[in-house]
Amino acid sequence: MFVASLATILHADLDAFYASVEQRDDPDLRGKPVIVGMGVVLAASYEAKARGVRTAMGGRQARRLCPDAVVVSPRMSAYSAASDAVFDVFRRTTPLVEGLSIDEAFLEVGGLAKISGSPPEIAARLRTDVMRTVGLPITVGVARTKFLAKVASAVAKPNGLLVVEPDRELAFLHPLPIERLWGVGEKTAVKLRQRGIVTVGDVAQVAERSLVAIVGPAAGRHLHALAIGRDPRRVVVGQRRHSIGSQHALGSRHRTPAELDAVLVGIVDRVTRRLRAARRVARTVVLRLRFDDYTRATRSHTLAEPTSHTGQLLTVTRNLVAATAPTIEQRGLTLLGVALSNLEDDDPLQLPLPIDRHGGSALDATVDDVRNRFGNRAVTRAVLLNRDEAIVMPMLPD
DNA sequence: TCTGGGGTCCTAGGACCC
DNA sequence: TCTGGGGTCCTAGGACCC
Repeated sequence: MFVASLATILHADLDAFYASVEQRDDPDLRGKPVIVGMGVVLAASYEAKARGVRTAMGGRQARRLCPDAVVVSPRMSAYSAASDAVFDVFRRTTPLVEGLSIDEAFLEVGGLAKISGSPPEIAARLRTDVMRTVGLPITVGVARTKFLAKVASAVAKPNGLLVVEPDRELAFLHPLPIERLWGVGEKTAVKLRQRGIVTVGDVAQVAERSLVAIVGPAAGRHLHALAIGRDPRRVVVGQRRHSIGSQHALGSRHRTPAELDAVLVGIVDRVTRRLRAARRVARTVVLRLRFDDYTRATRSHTLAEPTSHTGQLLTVTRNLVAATAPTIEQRGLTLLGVALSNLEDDDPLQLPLPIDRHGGSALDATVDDVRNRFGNRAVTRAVLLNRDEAIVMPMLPD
């Protein structure tokens, strides 16, 4: 029996998220142009967007376009709390929630017809639930695929709801500009436009092998599939992060090696804390650099064993900096960043062996205590007492 | 006209192994 | 003595997204 595919994927995207939180929390800001972020624009309210202010724009340019805007410093903890509350609403709607970022997610709502109604009904209720319980406007796109749902929400913004029925997909998609395709940014758009490819419909007309020749194998196949409405990706719950990083812009002032090292220590401390809080360990350290002329470079090093030990990761990072010191000195550094990748779970339950089967002395301490004293490899046998504590037997080097 | 901070994925070359 | 093809891992860079 033929079963028609239905539009059952929701893409829910909070509108001007940071700015909306500010307007929610300060009634004086409602109805006014609001810019979040002093240096560059992290978010702009729709009143500010109407004047041409855009995310990632320089603060000076933004204030020139919109001199009467209220500029506020970001309050990340408030945004994080608001995001948690919104995701609670998502998960009350369906267990199949895939977060994409702090302010957007996919929700699979097929199979809820008898309990909650049709996808458009669920989407409409989701919007009112978010507004009622968290006080924030949200736009929802509903479609058969992730990509179409995401495009639908982008088109419906702000504070909207758009359903793309399966028999209307290409009529909806093909008139849109190529920039709507996921993966077409500035560079790719130029390449395509140079060849007269301007709309999604134009992309759909181009043979896949021709697209591959223009933008490369993976991107070519990807764009071709999206343009003809094909996107088999399912909504996946519980995706784990592949890297944890932190970076810091330095400005153009020359920094002494000692100053750079102080910044570096702060960054490594921050990322390793987050690493341990997430109960992960990392095997690869990536040093990110940006120079005076805004060119970038990365340097990486991969360890034999993963670790979350601050001292060990700091040593690796310092070695990477030392190896790049002449370039840094010569070209001037404007940004310093560290990312940890090749992440693995740091699960003390992996080896819960009884301690008295082995020789040596048992030590009653937290897992982190032992790691900090002896390094990650030290904890090879442990009896877990609870989530944070274990009786561990350090395997000391000779 | 300048450009923050957090991420993802792909490509390509070299080393190494079978 | 020279040689093939396939696979994985590491490093570096680039494009893209929010």
